[in-house]
Amino acid sequence: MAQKTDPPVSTVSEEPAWKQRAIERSTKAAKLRAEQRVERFLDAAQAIITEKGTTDFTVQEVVDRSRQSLRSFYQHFDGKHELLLALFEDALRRSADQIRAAADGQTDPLEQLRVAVHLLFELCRPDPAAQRPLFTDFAPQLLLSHPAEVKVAHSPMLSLFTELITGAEAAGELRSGLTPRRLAALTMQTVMFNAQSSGPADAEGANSLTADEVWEFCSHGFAGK
Amino acid sequence: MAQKTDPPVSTVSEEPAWKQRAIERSTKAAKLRAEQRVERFLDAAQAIITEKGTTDFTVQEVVDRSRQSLRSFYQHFDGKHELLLALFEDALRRSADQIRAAADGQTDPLEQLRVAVHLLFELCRPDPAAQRPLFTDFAPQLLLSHPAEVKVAHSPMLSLFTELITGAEAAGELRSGLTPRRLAALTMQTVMFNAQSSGPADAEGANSLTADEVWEFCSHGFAGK
DNA sequence: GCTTCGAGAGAATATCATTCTCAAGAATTG
DNA sequence: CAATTCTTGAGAATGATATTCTCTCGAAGC
Repeated sequence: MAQKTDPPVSTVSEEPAWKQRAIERSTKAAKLRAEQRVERFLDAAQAIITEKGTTDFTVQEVVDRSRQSLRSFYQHFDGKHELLLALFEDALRRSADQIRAAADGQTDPLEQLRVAVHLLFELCRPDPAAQRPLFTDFAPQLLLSHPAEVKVAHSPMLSLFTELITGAEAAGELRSGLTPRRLAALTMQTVMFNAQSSGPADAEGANSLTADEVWEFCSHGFAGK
Repeated sequence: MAQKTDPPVSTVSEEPAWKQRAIERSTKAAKLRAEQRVERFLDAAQAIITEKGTTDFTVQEVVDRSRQSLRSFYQHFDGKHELLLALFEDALRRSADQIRAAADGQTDPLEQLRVAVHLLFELCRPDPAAQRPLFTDFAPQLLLSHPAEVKVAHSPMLSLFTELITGAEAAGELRSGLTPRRLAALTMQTVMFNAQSSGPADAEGANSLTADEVWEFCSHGFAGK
């Protein structure tokens, strides 16, 4: 994209430094604007989601709401899935922070884990009244279309659980033959998935699972030996 | 649908027996044809799925393949989801049978469970080479659109695991405070979901979970106390 | 001032699911 | 058998969305 009339002295790597700077300056503004636009799309989508409690929004809605154009949308996002992914990642990161904060309130490693599991469960459960049908909702869709990206999005949460479990291990509270990371992955997914299929918080009677039950399961399994 | 000119002697229950039989005879043929058509749709869908290894088929494809018409399709199914549900239910029932058979090969209750978990895990893992990427695939979609029906479809498998776990309990192999049914539900979902996100059987290196690890987790959890 | 590029408006496409229309066949009835 | 009704097939029409394309304008840079 830039190589035609260069004096043969400069190597490719340190090209024309001044030119780079010039380009950069020229670029910076654009980049900034781009970021703002992306932000606007993200905010609009977020607003719509929390507003109508579902992730079934249309790209057009987001575009209208953000007072931008379809053209612009597709120039900044590879498609709707990227938007979802971005929101998903964000929500997950935030949730991880929230859970970490809650866990910090405890001193006993196992208690920290218990609190984390409980909170994660509540956050993932599809609660119409809550403000984040977020990852609880479109995680499945994305899991189908872009499993790799979802894995990436999960990483903050996975890190958190790995930390917590490592802590428990250090305190001698574990005995599993699995590595902390594996345990973390299993626990996380078990909690998230079971929360999702456990229906709304109120559901009739004894049907749906509770956070306590999931905790009991994750911490002890079913074997009694 | 039949009550107009009946002599007042007959009660509703034993109505006009002859009439019922007549209607039934008259109906039978139609019903049979209908069943065959449904079968054809189901077979076609199944074929397409195993053929292209994904459940992302279009209704049109199924129709073409089965050499029938859209008209007919929608006359027999309430929509695509019903077709999926039917396949899903079927696959799950079959798998449950298969697992039950495999478990029967064992005598120790815990061993039965272990075998069941392993097999279920393999069956749910998205394996391009396998002949049934079936329920492993669209369960998520359906879980969103028709959770109730999915629950019904799950029931054979849930029953199986409940049986197995009850067996283990009777043998004194359990200690969990949860009921066998809850444990069964948790175990089943944990295995199924984790299998799905564990990528294809081969995946690079130590990344994805194995059936053994999931079994270890389900049976013992992470706590060591 | 002239050129270029990013962005807005929104029409045009593409893909599906779902419905609808029409006509031919099969079954039922008189 | 002939008329009527029910079931199908074929496929066009709809409707909802995502995605792409075209045209145009206005501001940034030369």
